[in-house]
Amino acid sequence: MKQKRPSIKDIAKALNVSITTISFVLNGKGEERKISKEVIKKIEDYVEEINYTPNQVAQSLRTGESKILVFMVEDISNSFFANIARAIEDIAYKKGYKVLFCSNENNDKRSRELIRVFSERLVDGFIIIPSAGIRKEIEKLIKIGIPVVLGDRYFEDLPTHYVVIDNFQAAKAATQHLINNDFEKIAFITIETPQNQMTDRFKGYSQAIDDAGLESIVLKLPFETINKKEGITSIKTLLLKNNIDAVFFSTNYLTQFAFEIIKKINPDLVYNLGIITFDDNEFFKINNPSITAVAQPIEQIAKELMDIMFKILKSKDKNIPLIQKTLEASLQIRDSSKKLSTKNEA
Amino acid sequence: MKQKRPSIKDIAKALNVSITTISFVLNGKGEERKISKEVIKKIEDYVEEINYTPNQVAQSLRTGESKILVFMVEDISNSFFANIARAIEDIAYKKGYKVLFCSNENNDKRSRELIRVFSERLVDGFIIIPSAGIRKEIEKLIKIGIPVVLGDRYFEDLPTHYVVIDNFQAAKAATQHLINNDFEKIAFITIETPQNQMTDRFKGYSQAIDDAGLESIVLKLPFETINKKEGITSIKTLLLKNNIDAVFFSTNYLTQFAFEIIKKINPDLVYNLGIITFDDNEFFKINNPSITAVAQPIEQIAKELMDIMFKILKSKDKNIPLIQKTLEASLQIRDSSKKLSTKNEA
DNA sequence: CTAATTTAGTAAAACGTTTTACTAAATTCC
DNA sequence: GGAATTTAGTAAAACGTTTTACTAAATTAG
Repeated sequence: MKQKRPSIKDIAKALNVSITTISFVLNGKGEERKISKEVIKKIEDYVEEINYTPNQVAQSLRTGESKILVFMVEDISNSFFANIARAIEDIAYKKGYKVLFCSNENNDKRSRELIRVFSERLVDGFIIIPSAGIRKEIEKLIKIGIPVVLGDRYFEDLPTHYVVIDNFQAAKAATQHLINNDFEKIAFITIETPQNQMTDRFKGYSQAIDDAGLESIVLKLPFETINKKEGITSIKTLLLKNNIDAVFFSTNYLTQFAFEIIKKINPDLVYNLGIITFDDNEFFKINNPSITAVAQPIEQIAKELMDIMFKILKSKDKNIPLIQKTLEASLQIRDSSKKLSTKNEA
Repeated sequence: MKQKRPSIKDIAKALNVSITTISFVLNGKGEERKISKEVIKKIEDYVEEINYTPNQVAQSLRTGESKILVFMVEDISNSFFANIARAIEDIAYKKGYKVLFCSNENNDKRSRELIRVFSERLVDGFIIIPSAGIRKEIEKLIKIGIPVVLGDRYFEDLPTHYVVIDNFQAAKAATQHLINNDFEKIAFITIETPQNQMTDRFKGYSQAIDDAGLESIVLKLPFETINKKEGITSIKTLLLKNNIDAVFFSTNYLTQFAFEIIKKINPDLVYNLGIITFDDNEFFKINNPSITAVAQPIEQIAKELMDIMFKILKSKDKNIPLIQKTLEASLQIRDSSKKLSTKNEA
């Protein structure tokens, strides 16, 4: 049943002109190439009439451009990434690009596999939230000349374009906010990883804690233990034994994970503890209590990532100077970071 | 700097065999085509050595297959769709396919634009959550022989493959659950649309209400009024003036929207009202009160959608009989659907 | 020992574009 | 009025595969 789409050749035959002429006209080079008004009109009308659109695969083969970008994230179902994805999609489509999303599960093996699949010259550029161990693969992509922009984190010793936020400041400010609200035993729950988005958040927390002369209470969970028994035990222990009065979660899925646990062991805890989480979310707003969160500027992140990408794409082979953006996050102050005495007033 | 990737031609030159031979070997047709063991080995080793991978664009041009599928949803940042997307991605990559995600905003114009962009034979198949008015475009895709599977909803008068859930039963059961828990003035808040996923939910609600001899209280919000003043006013009016004791939301973003309003006008309302929402979500679990939700079987939906897609793809041009699946949703019973007296016990 | 068959490949066309290099006719220049 | 230039195009190569149709040499059949 599959009926053949018309090609330039068909148009050429129908109108009795060469395919070259048609190609020139279609690419807006008609005047430049001194094609007569009548011929241009004739071609344009016919193209309109038969509803011809060029075969993009053939175009890609010839030009080497696919107009497809890859956006590789940890997990596309995570709201933080899904929202960036949505914003990126909008920008890309406006410029005639499509976006392939893929999730690397913050897993090196999977990341490598995905990069391998895509680097087969199917793709014009990569926007990557890298997992910890794919420095080499990123380096290779860059070396063979494929545009790459990193997001959320980067490799200290690899010069790449990137867009991140000032995690240190954001974490410090958030911790200070808790301190200012008279919390004194503030725990920091984070993921065990060498990646700088996390280590910077840890440093921000530590700095604020040290400055205030408070006790540092830190739980670093291995990624694999999340939603597993091991993780549950660690969190339970921390929450119950340390007599803490506040918790700062370094990322949204940790918050989610911990809340489920809290819900089970002692629902009131969520009111009694001061709580701040990294990464904001519609649900933190409507939760009871509403959750104070470090909100990353999603739209702006997406815009900067794409700006850089398009700059690289436009520059073709000329190497452009590195663009490295650090944006500011904002603290969305809500009920969960108030001291208990005042918390239930609202 | 862009260094050229090796092509079959380069291999041919290096090994002094024809490109035909190499192509046969690479496609596993070596034995069949009587290529000698030694030559096969030689080619395979060299390919391994230089790390050659075929240019997919050229393959696509020649074979007409791109190994790319499109998954078009309302909004990829909505957790329901993001989760299906994640599941689809996994299945697709396992079979060597990639997935382009795009958001149509439940908007016909945008849907048409997206279909136009993709139907230029870049894409092997479409999985679509259709907006209300693109019946014709879907029909056209099918007519020109591109595989299409619809999800979440379908067009009553257009025979297509689809995967949906039994919205009528799910909504009826949810409403009955509220009734069984002694709620008597149960409102149904939904989107004004002719699409059957929504009308079926409405019918399910109505049936249960009628069966119980209760009063039907319905608010149908136009899609555009969500997160707008108009929508806020409508919801406020309903919540405050009607003396209702329970609400059933027909979709997750309505719940979110209403919760923000409730939070502002009267935070206690969230405890006083019986609440059920369509579409489950991690946050409903940890919310205070936890929210009773109709959970769609995300994984199963994704699996069925892809099963159908691969069946169509495998069948090539032979028309296969329509596959239309209706799956069951499950009611996740939590605190929000308990009567106030019992609600705060937990 | 010749004809038929099998083995082990290869040449070339095709997919649908873009682009470089060419040309024949018309026009301009001096 | 002949050379130079401009106009209005076109032919053909190239992008990197897959696949059909072919072939020369080796083997088998009778």
